[in-house]
Amino acid sequence: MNERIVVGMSGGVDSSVAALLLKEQGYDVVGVFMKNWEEQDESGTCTAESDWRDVQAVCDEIGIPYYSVNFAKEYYDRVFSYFLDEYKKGRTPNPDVLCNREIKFKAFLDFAMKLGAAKMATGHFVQTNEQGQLLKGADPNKDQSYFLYMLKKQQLQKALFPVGAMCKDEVRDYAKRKGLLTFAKKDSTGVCFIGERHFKTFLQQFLPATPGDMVAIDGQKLGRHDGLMYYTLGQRKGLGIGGCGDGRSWFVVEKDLERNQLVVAQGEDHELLYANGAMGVDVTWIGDTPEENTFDCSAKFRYRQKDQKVRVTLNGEGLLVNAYEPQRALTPGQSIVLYDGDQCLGGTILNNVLKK
RNA sequence: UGGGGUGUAGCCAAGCGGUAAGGCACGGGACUUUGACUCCCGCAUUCGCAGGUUCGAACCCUGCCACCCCAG
Repeated sequence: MNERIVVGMSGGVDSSVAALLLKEQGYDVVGVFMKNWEEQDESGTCTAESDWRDVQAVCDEIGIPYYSVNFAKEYYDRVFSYFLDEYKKGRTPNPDVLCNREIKFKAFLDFAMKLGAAKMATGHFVQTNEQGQLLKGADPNKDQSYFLYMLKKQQLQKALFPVGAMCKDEVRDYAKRKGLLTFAKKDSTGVCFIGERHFKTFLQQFLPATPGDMVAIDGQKLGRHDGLMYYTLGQRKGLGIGGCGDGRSWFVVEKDLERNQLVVAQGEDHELLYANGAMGVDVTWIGDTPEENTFDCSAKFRYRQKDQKVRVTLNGEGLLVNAYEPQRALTPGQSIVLYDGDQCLGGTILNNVLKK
């Protein structure tokens, strides 16, 4: 009897190819589609429906059975409620890193095990090795290890990433050659399972607006904001102020919850947009906690950023991360992911920026 | 109701008789499994209004209107 592998299928080309590759390798493959968000988008269409149809069609083409599971409650309780709480605190969360830890590699993994699977698989562009370490995907432009940094070795050892060694173009070419209908499907973006949204409008459905003043660093009032949670640090678009000051663009440099003021500064290179150090909480290590309390490694302060040289220091409070080069718009709630070369070590949620 | 000045897109602003620069904002797209950033494209048949001069005016002339400043 061949080993059973349950593949998390999104309806996209990556997971389609992942399932196909496993099937060709002789596994007993089962495709499972997750629906974790009930609401339809602002255009009134439910992309989950067409995605589910694509999953069914692809599974039929490949010749594997498929199921659909609904983790909407788990998603809301373990990911979305946290997401909203963070915004209420004026922070900018990354729900997808939690989604991977709590849903895809927990709820879904458990479900796969119940189906008798030896392992689960997804279409993520990441790789693992025998030791259960997380490695970057082979395609430097599509590496998604940033989103999986919160996983533990024990979770990764039960996961396969069939497309992690491939480049995106190869994946599409392969899908096309094999006749998978998803070969040309556009990559999905936006919050996982929720999708592309007009973000402000989306948040307004959950978080009440508390408008206030938009002020310059010197306190000069420049306009009004619709509610601090609708903006993030380093943001330019949506401020609606133009033609004042020296004529350059304005960027959010601070969210003053006390005064309910959005503080903005002019010029994309403004010093307040940059900092070298940050303190992280909720530190997670994929493997064992490092022996050294202080060491150099590289880090990404946001998805797709090229590796930054940093020095990290562990203390009782959390993790101190100091970059050798100034970092733009370090934002509380976002994740700092640590690497040793191609190996993802883990990371932390940025709690506060250390001003010089 | 004496004198002076200014009125160009939502904002700032070039233009000075030859057929409306640029920036910001805004809109669309690209990029992207968070939020952002970034990049590309678009954005005044029209220059406060009405006449006049001219082959031709936002630019010259006249009148009116609005705002600002200085005097009373």
